[in-house]
Amino acid sequence: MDARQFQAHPLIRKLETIFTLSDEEKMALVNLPMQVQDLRADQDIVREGDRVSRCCALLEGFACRYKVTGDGKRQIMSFHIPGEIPDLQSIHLKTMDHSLQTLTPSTVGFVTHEAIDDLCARYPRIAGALWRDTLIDAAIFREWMINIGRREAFARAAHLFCEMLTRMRAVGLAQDHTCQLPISQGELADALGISHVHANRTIQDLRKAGLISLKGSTFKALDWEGLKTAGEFDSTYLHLENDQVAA
Amino acid sequence: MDARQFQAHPLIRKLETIFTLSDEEKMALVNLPMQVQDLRADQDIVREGDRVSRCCALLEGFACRYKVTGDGKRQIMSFHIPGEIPDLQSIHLKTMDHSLQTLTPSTVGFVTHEAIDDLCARYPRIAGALWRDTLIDAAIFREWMINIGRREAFARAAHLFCEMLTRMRAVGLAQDHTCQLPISQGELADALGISHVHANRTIQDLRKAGLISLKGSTFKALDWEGLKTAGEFDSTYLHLENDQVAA
DNA sequence: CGTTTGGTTGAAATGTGTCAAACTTTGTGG
DNA sequence: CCACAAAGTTTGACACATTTCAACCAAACG
Repeated sequence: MDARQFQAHPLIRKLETIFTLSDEEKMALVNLPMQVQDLRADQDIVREGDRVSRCCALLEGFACRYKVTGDGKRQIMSFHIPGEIPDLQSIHLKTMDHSLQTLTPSTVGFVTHEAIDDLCARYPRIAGALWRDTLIDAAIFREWMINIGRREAFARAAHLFCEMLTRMRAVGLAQDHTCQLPISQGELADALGISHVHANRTIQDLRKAGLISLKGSTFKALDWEGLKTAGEFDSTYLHLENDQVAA
Repeated sequence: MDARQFQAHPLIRKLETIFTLSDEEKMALVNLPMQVQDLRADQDIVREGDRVSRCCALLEGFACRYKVTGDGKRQIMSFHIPGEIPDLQSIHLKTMDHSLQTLTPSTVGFVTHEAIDDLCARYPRIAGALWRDTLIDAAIFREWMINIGRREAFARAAHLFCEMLTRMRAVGLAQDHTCQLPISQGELADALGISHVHANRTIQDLRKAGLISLKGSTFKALDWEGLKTAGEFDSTYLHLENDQVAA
């Protein structure tokens, strides 16, 4: 694989949004032994309680992490876009404390912890990059906490849309202020900590306010500045390397 | 410093709850160059937006991390007990995306990122332990997300008390089911994502239910099993090395 | 001891949840 | 390519957990 090719590898595109890699490091990442597999939509990849010995790289498609309460209420903790490794934390936390599932038909690559440990040992800078990645993961959790805990549904939803568009744009999966967001209203509700009925009304409010358009899985920020204001969105917490993408 | 002494060092006690260290590694940790400082209560250590080049080890006292919304509402994302390094993430995220402040008069030790980087380079297992620590940090955020997003105030509060007692017990700061919890009701409210008035009522409900006692800063779980049930508490997400402490 | 901080109480306002039904889109097999 | 099922979206009415406002009380503190 030459330099031109691995530049387009989803893992590289994603990691390069938060860390600058050398060609050698990129090559090492792309050459990770990976068991590629196609999955259907809404399929669990790992479940809470599982003991795992490999990570799952999302090559194509969307996924989410979630937990369920005793009475069946679900909280989605994160959405994942192509290039991300949603369960990277399992390298050092072998028991899953939450579940991971696909949102759409997806292509994933399974990499053993052994292979990643080995890579980290040989390329300390990659170890640092992966650590940084998990720290940004945590930063997003923190932002979601204030979103869920202290903002009303309208601002909450606006904030989530801002984040998703920003992350999609960072990996080159958005044109202007439009991107694919194959997330149902029920899933949005579970991520925002509201009921699906209220999620529906909130989305309608965002539409009425002229801030967004959402048809099928195509999301469009009709008024980006207004949306950012409504959601009090400041991309600092995403710790993107190339800040202009967040502009 | 001999083996007997560094065993009691708060940093070691904390790290040993999640990772088994060799004597040499413990020694290396204890010998970290550290600028010790006493702080008053309610004092910001670092603020959102700051560029930092050192971490803060909490040697004595309690702290919390928080963010504030545009209209002044505060969300506390985590409470920190002696031995923890609340801003460890700053090693790889130099810009603070949240603030850190003391809850009580505290003794902290500032350690430069340089010193930690150096330690990680010389002791890869310590690097792994610190990475693991930040991953558990994130696991706690996830648990708080489902707590805030999907549980009612009563269960939310019960869960938080369970977590704090479990963590305090893990580092040897609890006897039976009692520990110090110098957290005001206003702070609890900001952590639970509810108003301070409702926090007060919720705590009274927990008392009436015979689950807890909370006088001044002394917390007691009067009915540990009942409290765990009320908060749907399962300590898996804390990823403690010695599981019996969570029993 | 007065002053400040934190805790407690009641009443009214409101954002959000629940229930239940109808509507619309999507995907698929005949 | 239609027809049907399944999934997702929308609507209305009502219930309720929680917020807000506005006091008052208790404890901590210099």
